[in-house]
Amino acid sequence: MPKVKPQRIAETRPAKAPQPPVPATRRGELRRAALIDAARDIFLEQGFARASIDEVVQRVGGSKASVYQYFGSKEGLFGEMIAHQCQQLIDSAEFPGRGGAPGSDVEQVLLQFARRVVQLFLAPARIAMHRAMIAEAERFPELAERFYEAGPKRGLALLSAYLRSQHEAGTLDCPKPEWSAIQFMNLVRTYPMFRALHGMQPMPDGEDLDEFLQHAVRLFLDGCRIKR
Amino acid sequence: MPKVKPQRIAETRPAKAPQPPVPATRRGELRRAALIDAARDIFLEQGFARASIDEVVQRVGGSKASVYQYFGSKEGLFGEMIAHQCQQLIDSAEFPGRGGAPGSDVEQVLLQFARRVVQLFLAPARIAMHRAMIAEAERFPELAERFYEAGPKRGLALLSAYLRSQHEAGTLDCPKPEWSAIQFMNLVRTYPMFRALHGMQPMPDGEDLDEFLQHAVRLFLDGCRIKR
DNA sequence: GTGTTAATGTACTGAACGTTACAGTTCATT
DNA sequence: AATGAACTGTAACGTTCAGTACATTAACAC
Repeated sequence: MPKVKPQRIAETRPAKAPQPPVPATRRGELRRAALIDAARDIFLEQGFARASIDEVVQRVGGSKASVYQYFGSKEGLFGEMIAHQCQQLIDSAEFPGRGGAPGSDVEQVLLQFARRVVQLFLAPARIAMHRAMIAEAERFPELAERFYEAGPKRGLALLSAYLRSQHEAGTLDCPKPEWSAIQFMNLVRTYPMFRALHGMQPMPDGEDLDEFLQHAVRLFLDGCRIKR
Repeated sequence: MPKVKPQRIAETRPAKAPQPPVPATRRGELRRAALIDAARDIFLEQGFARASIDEVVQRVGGSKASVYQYFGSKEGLFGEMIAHQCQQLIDSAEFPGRGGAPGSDVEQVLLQFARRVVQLFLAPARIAMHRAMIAEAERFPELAERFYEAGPKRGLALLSAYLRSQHEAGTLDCPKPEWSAIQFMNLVRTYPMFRALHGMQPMPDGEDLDEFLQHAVRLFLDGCRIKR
């Protein structure tokens, strides 16, 4: 006896899963988490379009039914995976301390910050995620925004707060800290990230990279008319 | 820090079509060109994986047989399309004049350059191409490199030549023109391009954007210790 | 015109994939 | 232990799509 078909899908996209995406049992939670983990690997390795749900399921040994129970669709799975990654990003990415000790050298603080930023942005997982987000930005605009806010925006906020404090303390001449933060990030991050996104070999390694960062910091500080 | 790629990675990929990709008749040439045009639209709209050859063929009214005669495979078509775009890029993208008139204001020259760069890099077709290249960088490393050389590298070369000439003329203190060129480009290009690649709305429009560019140029010149 | 080669249109194949149905299994609670 | 709900495995459906076979048509040389 065939059950009543819920086939009356409206022309407009349902968008949000009508299924309850929250598992009610422990095993369910584990399966859900495992699926997200596997999805991350597959999606970030192959991109959304090329990735197949079968491969995700094979990797965790579960079954496709679970995917559709928890996530409703391939896009739903992708979205949850990205959201999960964003949360991890927020939890894991601590930047150098707030304003820095008052006595510490601004150039050193910024250099440390630059190193940390590059280290974060060049992590292979981060690059893969960046790639996936750029590739699918038009299909998932809300995810792109989420990613931006979980990642780059937090770094910018921290940095501009620091710059503002230094400006008010008279250590830097930095009347537009938000813009200056953007410019600092651009100086520091773009070149290696650009190469990484385009898969260009070789990546700038430790020594060269650090020299590049020092150069960038110095340029930035000259522009802010540091008083040493 | 532009490090030269030291050696070519062993190529397991067959890559080159065994078919003769050159049409011998006039109609063939036209068909081939039309296919590349349509392929550009479809691929840049949908990305490599989601694009379908049938759609490309439908758009020009031809048939799949031609695609496989001229390009051998979907990847072949994609590659030829990208190469064609790169050539167009080279042909079309003239930057502000070589060294600039000796008497002209450096700040104005750089600002003009910045405007031109942003205009070029933010063109929707360019953004779409960038997206496609980033998404498929791992599958088509040689194309990514070609794209880089047809696009960004040329701008960098022009700019660093200009910076070097100004350094030698004593107008700028710019002992490492290649690095400085990279940094200038990073300052000028990154922020709007980043937003565009991530599909974020709204894009910075005329007035704000120009103010941003002026800010960037000024920061750069302060760093180069311009003598006015 | 006639013959030869290149190019095209049609129709198909085989495989991959997203999605669903359903029956069997495990879990949580009483 | 019992029971109903949550969960999972199997297998299929319908579709899409890259790639191919082949017959037809256009282009060109003579």
